[in-house]
Amino acid sequence: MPWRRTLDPYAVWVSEIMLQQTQVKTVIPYWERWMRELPTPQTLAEAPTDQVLRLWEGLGYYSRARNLQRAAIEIVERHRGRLPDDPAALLGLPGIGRYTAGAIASIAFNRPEPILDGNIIRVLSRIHAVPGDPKAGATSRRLWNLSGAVVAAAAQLPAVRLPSRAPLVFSGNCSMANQALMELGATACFGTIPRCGVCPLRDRCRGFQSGEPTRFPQIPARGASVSRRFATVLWTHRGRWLVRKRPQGGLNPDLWELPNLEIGADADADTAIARWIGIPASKLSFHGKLRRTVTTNRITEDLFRLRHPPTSRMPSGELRWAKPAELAILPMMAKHRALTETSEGA
DNA sequence: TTCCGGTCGC
DNA sequence: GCGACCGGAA
Repeated sequence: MPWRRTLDPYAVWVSEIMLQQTQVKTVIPYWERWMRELPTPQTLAEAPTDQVLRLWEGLGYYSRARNLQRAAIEIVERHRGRLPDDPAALLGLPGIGRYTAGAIASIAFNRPEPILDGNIIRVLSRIHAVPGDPKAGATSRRLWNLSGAVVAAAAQLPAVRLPSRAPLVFSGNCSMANQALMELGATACFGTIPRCGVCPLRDRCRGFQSGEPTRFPQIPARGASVSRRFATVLWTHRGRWLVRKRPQGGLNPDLWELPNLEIGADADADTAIARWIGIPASKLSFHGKLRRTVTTNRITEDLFRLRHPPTSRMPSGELRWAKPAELAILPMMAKHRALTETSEGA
C-alpha cells in the first residue's frame, strides 16, 4: 500500500478517509491521483470543489470529499497548513471522528492513541471473547479500552528498528502496533472464514479456544430495505446532454446527474416523465433499467431516451446543456456518467 | 441479494 | 442510540 511508504500526515489522512468506506485495491489509484493533483493541505484548500468531487467520483460518500476540503481550509487557517498531532485537535476537524483522529495521531505521529475499526473490533472481540453488540455503549467502551491497552503496551517496549531498505515505514511502536492489529484483521482474522491456522495470537485467543471464533463479534442483524422507483430521462439536443446539479442537503449534494423523478410503485414511468416535462409519451424510448442500493433503499431507475429541444416545463433545479467535453469535467454520479459514455450523444 | 463500514445529524 | 450516506465484494 503506497501510503505505508510515507509518514506525511496529509497523505496518511487522505488514505484513512478513503479507506473508511472502500477496499484497499479500489483506493490505490484514487489515492495516487489525489496525491498527484492535490499534494498538500494548501492545494486542497484552494482547489475548486468541482475538482475535488471529480477526484472522488466513484468512491461514494461524497460528503467525505467535501469534509476533507473543509478540514484542509481549517488546517491552513488555524494550523499553518500542517495537520495537528494532537488527537483532540484532529477530532475537531470535519470528517474526522475518533477512529481517524487516533489513526493519524498513532500512524503518522506515533502517539499512543487507540483505534477501533471494523477489523480491530473483530480481532479484539475474538481474542477476548467479548459478548454483545460491539457498537453498543458498554461493549464499545470495553473494546476501546482493550485497544488502548495494546497501544499503551507498545509504547513501553523498546523501539523496534526496521532495516533501512524495508518496504514500509513506521513512525514508531504505536504506529506499528495499531497497523498490526488492522493487518491481522485484514489478512487472517476474517469475518466468515478466519485463518486461525496462521494466526500468531491463536494460543491466546479465547474465541479460538471456544472452538467457534466466528461467534464474535456479535453484530445484530440489519433491518429490512425499502423499494423505491425513479424515472430518468437521457435527454439530448444538438449534441448536448441535459444534466442537473443535485441540491445541497440531500443525497449526493452538488453532483450532476441525468434528470429524474421519483414515481410510485405502480406508476407508468414514461407517462410520469411526459407529464413532468410536458411532452407526449410517444417521444420517449425505453433505454433500460438501473438498480442500486443506498443504505436501506433498493432503488430501481427506469431510463428513457429523448431527443428534443427544451420545453416550457423543464425540470426544477440547476440545469445545464453540456457538451461531452463539459461532462468530462463535471462531477457526476458514476452510473449516469457511464450512460452518457455508452449512449449516443446527438 | 446481502453484507460491509466511520462520521454526522437528529 | 439510530439511520443516512455510497459502491463494491462476497
